[in-house]
Amino acid sequence: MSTATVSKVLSNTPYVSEETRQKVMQAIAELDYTPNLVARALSSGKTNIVTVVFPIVYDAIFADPHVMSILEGIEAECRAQGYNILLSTPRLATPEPDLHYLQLLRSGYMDGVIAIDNVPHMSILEPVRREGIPAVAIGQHPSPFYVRSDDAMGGERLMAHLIDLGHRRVGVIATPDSLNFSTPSRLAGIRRAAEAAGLDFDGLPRADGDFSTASGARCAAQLLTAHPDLTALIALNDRMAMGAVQAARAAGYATPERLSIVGYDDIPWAATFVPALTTISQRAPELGQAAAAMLFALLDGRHPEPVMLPPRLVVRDSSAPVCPAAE
Amino acid sequence: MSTATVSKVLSNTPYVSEETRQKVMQAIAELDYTPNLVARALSSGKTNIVTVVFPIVYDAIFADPHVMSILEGIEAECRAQGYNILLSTPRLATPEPDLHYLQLLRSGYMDGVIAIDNVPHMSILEPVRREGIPAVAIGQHPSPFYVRSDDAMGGERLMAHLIDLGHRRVGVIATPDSLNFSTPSRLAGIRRAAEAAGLDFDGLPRADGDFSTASGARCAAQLLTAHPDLTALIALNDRMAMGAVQAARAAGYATPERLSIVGYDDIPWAATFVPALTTISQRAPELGQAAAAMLFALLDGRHPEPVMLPPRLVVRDSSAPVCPAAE
DNA sequence: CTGAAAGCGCTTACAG
DNA sequence: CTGAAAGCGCTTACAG
Repeated sequence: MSTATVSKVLSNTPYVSEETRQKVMQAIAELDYTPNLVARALSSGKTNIVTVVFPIVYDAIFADPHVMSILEGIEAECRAQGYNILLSTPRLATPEPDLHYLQLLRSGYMDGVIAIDNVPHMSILEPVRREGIPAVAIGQHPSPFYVRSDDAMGGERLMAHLIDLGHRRVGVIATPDSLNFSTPSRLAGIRRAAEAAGLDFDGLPRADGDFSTASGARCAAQLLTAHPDLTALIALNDRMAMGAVQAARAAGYATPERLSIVGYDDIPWAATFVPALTTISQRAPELGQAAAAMLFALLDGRHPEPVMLPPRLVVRDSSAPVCPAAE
Repeated sequence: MSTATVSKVLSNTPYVSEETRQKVMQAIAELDYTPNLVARALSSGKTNIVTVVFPIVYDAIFADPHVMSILEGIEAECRAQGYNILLSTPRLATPEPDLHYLQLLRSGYMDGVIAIDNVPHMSILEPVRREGIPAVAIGQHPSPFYVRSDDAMGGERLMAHLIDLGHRRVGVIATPDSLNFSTPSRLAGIRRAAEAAGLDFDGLPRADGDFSTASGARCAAQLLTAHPDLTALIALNDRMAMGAVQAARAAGYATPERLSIVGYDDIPWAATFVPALTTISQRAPELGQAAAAMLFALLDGRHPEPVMLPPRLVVRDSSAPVCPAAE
């Protein structure tokens, strides 16, 4: 019973007699043998490890519930397939490349990588491609294999929801396009819904924040001061929407009675916020799960199709029919 | 210039002539050489990988901001020391051990592990010890090397804060002891502060939830119905405190004017909640950072001392002097 | 101070 | 169907 034979049994090679297979399995059970994956990786080139890359633009990636939900989906799929997860959070804001990250990519430790790649500034997958490592992108950076949330559809559904409720004087709380690919896409969707309803999108009051709660509050205060007759605010993420609710309340606008406010992302906290937030769910765990499944298909030699996940409108308490008194 | 020599230069072995060192360094730069860590791991037994273990009791570990803040601290220290992070989230609720987890531990992929080990039910570090892998625990499970937050001190500070504000009729929103080691510890601290002020801890109204927002709301409603004259509520975590604020409001108790409510953990969301929550910060990133530093000391052959981190009281808007009308 | 040799624990053609 | 041999890319005594 050579090590070669044991190896064959473990890898389910055909042409092993049932008898020796039994003997090997029994010995494995008796000795409580578990293969050394490092040695296996060196000889076979297969590590059974996937690297998950979450670039850090400013900070606090670990406090971002949306990112963590994606990780949850990736983890579930990896666990189901017997893969382990190596976590990498390269810094994106610095001008020079992240050496720690580049070194990891060349370590030989991974079979493939899954990366959130949605910041226009630069693609974190570029060095991965240079190494020839199989990769799938979650986001809009060009990539042969990607999983995306349909942000335009999300923006459209969110705006259509407000229009259905009778709102026409809607303020937009966005961010500069350069912050994230999702911004221009969501805005394009909002435009589509607005124009379908005969509204002039470019005439809508708009203020730009940076996705933070504080910036949402600032934008709302600014919009309501300049346009006291707004009946709804649409924010490009939940945190800005929550800041907006608070600023609006401080300015005497009750939500949703006087002013509807909607967000985007459906972070866990949106459901327990008061009022519970009407928002768009990107179905983050499914995004992560699909990305992992796509990578495994790739590693399996298949050529998977890109995935575009339609987001879901989640109607809760922060939006209501336009207030008659405000008309 | 043999591979052995290159290896010696890379590992900073003494007894290498300055001249050959220069030559090697230049060749490395020219060829853009990066060592294969898998091969290095197999021959040296050192992987430069640390496994971080977050056991999943019910679900949603990735949505727990406290856990993610710990991860943030671990990541910072690992990056500074040039280590990579393998993430493992074994299931704890099932009766049989998590095979995926056990297999990972025997894979040879890690130099050491850091685990959150604070659920009384069982220790997730037990199989790690059986393998003889260096480990540090974050939590109260017995371990030669651990980092803990001083939960008793936290409970004491939180209760002392309410007492300082004049509160004596305080309701306690806790959980069963079996849920987490932190519960009995925090309660012990609350008892200490209560008795120091001449209050009968066992006479304080108490209701048990499960750390969820909904359970906090339920407990608050229950406590206020049975004891309408309470002037303050102390919850063992922020999410229950936030649920309590909402239930109290629904029952006609304004916070903090009529009823002070305090939480524990200082999750990011506590600061933007309305009213901003008075709470205890466990300084989670420092907890993670200290745990990683302790593991590296261990791997370095040193014998680090356990760490007990004193928590910090964070006073915000949900607590106020006892309402005169309520007296 | 430098390099040849063995070895880390597997897998994979290859021969039998 | 089974096993001997080479090799994955390093590190580490050991000899020179």
